Amino acid sequence: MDNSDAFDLTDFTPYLLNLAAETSSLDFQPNYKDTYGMLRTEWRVLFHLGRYGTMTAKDICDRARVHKTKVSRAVAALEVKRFLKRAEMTHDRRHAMLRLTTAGVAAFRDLNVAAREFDASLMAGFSKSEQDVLRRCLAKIAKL
Amino acid sequence: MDNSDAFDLTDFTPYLLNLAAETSSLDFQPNYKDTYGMLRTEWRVLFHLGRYGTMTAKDICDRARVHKTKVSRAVAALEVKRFLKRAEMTHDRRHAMLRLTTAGVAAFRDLNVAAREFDASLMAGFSKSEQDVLRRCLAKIAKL
DNA sequence: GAATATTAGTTGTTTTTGTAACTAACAACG
DNA sequence: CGTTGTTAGTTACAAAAACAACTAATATTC
Repeated sequence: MDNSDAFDLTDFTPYLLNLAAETSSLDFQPNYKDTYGMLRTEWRVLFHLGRYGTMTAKDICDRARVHKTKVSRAVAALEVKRFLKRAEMTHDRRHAMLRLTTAGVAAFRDLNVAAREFDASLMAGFSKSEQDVLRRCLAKIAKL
Repeated sequence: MDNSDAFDLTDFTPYLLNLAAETSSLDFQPNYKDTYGMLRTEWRVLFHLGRYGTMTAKDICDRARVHKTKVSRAVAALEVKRFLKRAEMTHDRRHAMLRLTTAGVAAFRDLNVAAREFDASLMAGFSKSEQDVLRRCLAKIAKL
């Protein structure tokens, strides 16, 4: 029954990618989940606002490649947790500028450090050139 | 507000990995979804049985790193679709051997070809050595 | 400037996943 | 043997994601 001419499961790049993505995401998860009670999308939104400054939900959708319903719910959750505030724009009341609160900025700083350290340890086993190759390949596959 | 000393979102490997994994998985998805009405886990289970021959659900859990509830549901779904049969083992009736039906084997063969082609086109832009680096890095990150 | 189309964002409903508790079969130990 | 423990697998319930329909505000077009 087994097909020896077939390639192995680990030869299928999307499978390998999913495995690596799941593993690394799960390992990092405690950082935002345990301490701040955040979900992954919330952490991404926070990261965006912390790193790139104030912007609208739409901007986050476009930049982070997250669907607007997910962003909408993440923003609502972050607002409840007092990590961000909305400021309606006077000239176009459809969208609101999102801005991190002091607590939001503090959480971002903390998580940013954790993310940096996590990334460093994840890359520790690879040479600089391997890291470059990995990064370029992933960016291309992700169509960035 | 923006933190210029912070590293970029795309410098955070787990994020890049997720983006690449999502993108490639979504692009391949039509192959098993549209034609065979399968979910991702079902496709993985089918792949396993097709590639490595008959085995129990537990074996699939261990080899494919999928939780037993997901495998259980995938197996049930594949059975309804007549892609596999269960054969109870006489000496230990707890687990059942899973075996693809003729239709299951046909689907596997078809999807295996599609997967191989998909992978080839995904890797087309990279040199052989880049592909090797990518594969090794992913395997290590995935703790394979 | 009324009718229509677009855009930003939300809400509601359905799928899918994740977690935990459960059943059934076997194993091991006294 | 019978009590306890372990293993394979299922089921039930809760959390999260995907998808579609909706509201409100602005743009556009005639």
